Amino acid sequence: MIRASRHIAPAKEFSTVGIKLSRSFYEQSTVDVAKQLLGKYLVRQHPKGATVGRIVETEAYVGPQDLACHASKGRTARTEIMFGPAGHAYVYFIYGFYNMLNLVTERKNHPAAVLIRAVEPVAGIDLMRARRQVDKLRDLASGPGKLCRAFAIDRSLNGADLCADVLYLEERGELPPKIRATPRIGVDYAGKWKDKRYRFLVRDSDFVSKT
DNA sequence: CAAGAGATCATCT
DNA sequence: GATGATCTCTTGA
Repeated sequence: MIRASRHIAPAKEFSTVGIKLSRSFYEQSTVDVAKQLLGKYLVRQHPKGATVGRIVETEAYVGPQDLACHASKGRTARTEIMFGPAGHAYVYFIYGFYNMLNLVTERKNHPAAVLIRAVEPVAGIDLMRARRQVDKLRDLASGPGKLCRAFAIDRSLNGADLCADVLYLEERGELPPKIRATPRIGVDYAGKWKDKRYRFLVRDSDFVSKT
């Protein structure tokens, strides 16, 4: 668990501010990070205003041996960031349309990351609606491509330090939610790795990408 | 409601 | 030259 949680004040004092997750949080095993991220808050600062979402769905991509992980293809310009130290954003562009947000985990030279797949909108909701051109709260960020659009996350944030002030995660003192694990989405090509239950969801959340 | 196609481009072969 | 850690819209029952 994150060390900062020991210093948490009563919940009512956390209505507007949380504790930024430290680098040591991201240095844990990738599966642990993916699970513990559920119930944490994604914060994106932007000139037009901040957007905040409660994370309800993640996926772990655990290293070069994981055939679903981009790093299994080797160290390239695209995957370089995953080979660096934990606590940085890995943002890539796919299908000609969408950006995907990942958080680099574990130690230097161990390429692994957690994909953020869905968040529950918490703040900056009008901004998200304007960017996404949809109205329903449940549709704003219930998918990895949707949330990147809602939060204005693109490849200019690739490599961003999650311990800085533009893009980061917060603990807001809530109890760990009940978790459900399933195989990851869209990785049928990954051989025996496609069946690993590395997708984690908050049970009972209405804001996940699919059930 | 389920299934399928199309959109569109960075990345790697 | 092919393909992908997606999304939305259209079709048809």
